[in-house]
Amino acid sequence: MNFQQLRYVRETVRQGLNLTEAAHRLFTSQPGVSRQIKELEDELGVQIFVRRGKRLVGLTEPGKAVVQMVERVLQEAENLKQAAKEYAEQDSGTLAVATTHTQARYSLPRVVAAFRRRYPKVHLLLHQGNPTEIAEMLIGGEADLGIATEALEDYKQLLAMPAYNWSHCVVVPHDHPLANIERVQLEDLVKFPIVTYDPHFAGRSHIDQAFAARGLEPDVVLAAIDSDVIKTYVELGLGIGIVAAVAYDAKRDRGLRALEAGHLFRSNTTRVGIRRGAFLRGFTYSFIELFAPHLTRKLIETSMAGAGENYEL
Amino acid sequence: MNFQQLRYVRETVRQGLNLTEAAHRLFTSQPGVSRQIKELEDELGVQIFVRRGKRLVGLTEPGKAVVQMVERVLQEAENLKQAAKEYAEQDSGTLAVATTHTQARYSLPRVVAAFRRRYPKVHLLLHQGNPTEIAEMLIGGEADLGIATEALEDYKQLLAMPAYNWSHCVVVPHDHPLANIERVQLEDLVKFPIVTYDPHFAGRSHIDQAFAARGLEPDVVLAAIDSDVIKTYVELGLGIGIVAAVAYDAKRDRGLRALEAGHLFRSNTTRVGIRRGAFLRGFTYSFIELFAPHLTRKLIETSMAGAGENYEL
DNA sequence: TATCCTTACGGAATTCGTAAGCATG
DNA sequence: CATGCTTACGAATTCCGTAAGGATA
Repeated sequence: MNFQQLRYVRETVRQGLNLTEAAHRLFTSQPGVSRQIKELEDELGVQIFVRRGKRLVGLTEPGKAVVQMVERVLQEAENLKQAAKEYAEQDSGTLAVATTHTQARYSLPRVVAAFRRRYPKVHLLLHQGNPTEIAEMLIGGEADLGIATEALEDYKQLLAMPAYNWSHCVVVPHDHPLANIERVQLEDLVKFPIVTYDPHFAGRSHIDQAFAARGLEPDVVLAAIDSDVIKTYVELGLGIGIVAAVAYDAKRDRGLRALEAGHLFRSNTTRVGIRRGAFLRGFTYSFIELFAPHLTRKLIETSMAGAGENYEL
Repeated sequence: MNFQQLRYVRETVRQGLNLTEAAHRLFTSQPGVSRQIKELEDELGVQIFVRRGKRLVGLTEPGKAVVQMVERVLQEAENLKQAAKEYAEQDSGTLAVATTHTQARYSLPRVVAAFRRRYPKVHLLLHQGNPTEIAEMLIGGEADLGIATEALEDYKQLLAMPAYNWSHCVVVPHDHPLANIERVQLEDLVKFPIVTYDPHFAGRSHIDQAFAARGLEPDVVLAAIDSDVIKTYVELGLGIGIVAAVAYDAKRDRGLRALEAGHLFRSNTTRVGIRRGAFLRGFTYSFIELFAPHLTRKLIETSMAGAGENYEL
């Protein structure tokens, strides 16, 4: 049994039981992968994959158990390397953060600036993606840290910690009929075309729920991935916008007016996600704490140790 | 990084930083171990061992962290193999139980008999040792299961689950002055020479505590490792014996008389110990449950998952 | 001086990639 | 017949043991 064999098994599973693709991803030859996997199966004394003729078509019962444990061994091995790096290259290395547009655009700039001042030698990588992609990057080990409002808490492999709560607001042009209304209601909103987030992003689910609960059918004419696109089209008069409150800046967004909407939609919790059982570099804890000061290293370590459900703010 | 290197590091630490001895134990050459360890250090970018001239004299700070994680990787790898075996050789394999004389002699025979009937193809190994040795065999992976009254709960690497409580009794020859006393007291006992367990065994600690709490100084003339030796010398008139109540059998021990002593000494808890994080074969759970029916597989798995303090009955 | 680690070197074993073969959809 | 896994074989690499060297207590 060696690490190479374990990596081959893991990658083959990740690539949907396609040996050729797994070999390609690991920059090696396909027959090599085939043979190594077979040797591992021989050594363990169990078939991992169900083969039909010369195709891999599934995991055997023992195979499922084996794959799970393979993942753990590789995770621990990765942790070992990371722990060594923590000493070998103190305060330098790479931090990969996966996040959504809203966070990258509005919450993270100040964090990134502070972080770079504190850790000038750390190579900071920001990956933008939708919440599902972020979760998958964390699970696959491509990102060390994920920040998103949706999805992260749905994966049991991840620890999703609440960073902060926020509400939506409604943005309209200054000359819009709703511009000077006192306390806007859902019934007011459905009279106009609506511009808001794509279903997978930034609390869109809470928006849909609120309308559905009142039996209202909003006319969403544009579902965007980012707040800036939404604001742009609202300024053009395409409709009224529903965006995260943080995305409205009175100074910058002179053409728009923001209406409180905290009473209309359930508030949202932005979470910081990390892979359970992963070893985190010291500067990763620092980044998290810069982003959400209550998420101290100690708290995170405790949460990791706990068998753990995700908790609420 | 490969498993061989990790095993070399682990064994070197276990052998007190003696490369030669580690190589010997792993049936390989000493230069091989030396080189592989160095290559691992190079790859990780940290020194694991402190070298003075050409001797290994300690672990570096990163080394301590590395060693800990090496242990985890190897443990997970071992678990993987065990899990595969669980499928490959269902209901066959090896179960190594480490235990003390008292357990082996009085509690385990019925368990072993039942187990062998249920799992005729499992190779059952019983290792006898003192509680500390038992704990170390568990930690070193030489035993799957430990049963003892002392020590197991002191190791944080072990999960020690209470199996049953028991008390001591006093045994005397039939013609002894204490033979017909109603409710024997500590003050009665100190008038005679005492024959009991070695300090590391079978609740001896509770015996000493009881006398010390009353300011009494018992005259222990023989400290034995097993109950049979104690009973033999009591029959010879060397003194009065204090043994585990289970060790007295009215039929077999005709020459002796047993006096209740549950009120004199704190009762003792015999525990089942397993290595935390170890994968247990199905028949291992069965053995434990035969020994202590309340320790079900489910309970054990829950206790393992918990970050876990050891608990009491 | 005995113990114990490192370095050097040659042989053995393992690993790996290319090429060819064959089953599936 | 295109895709995808297995088998075969030769080359390259890695691993390992013996022998020699040097440091420490």
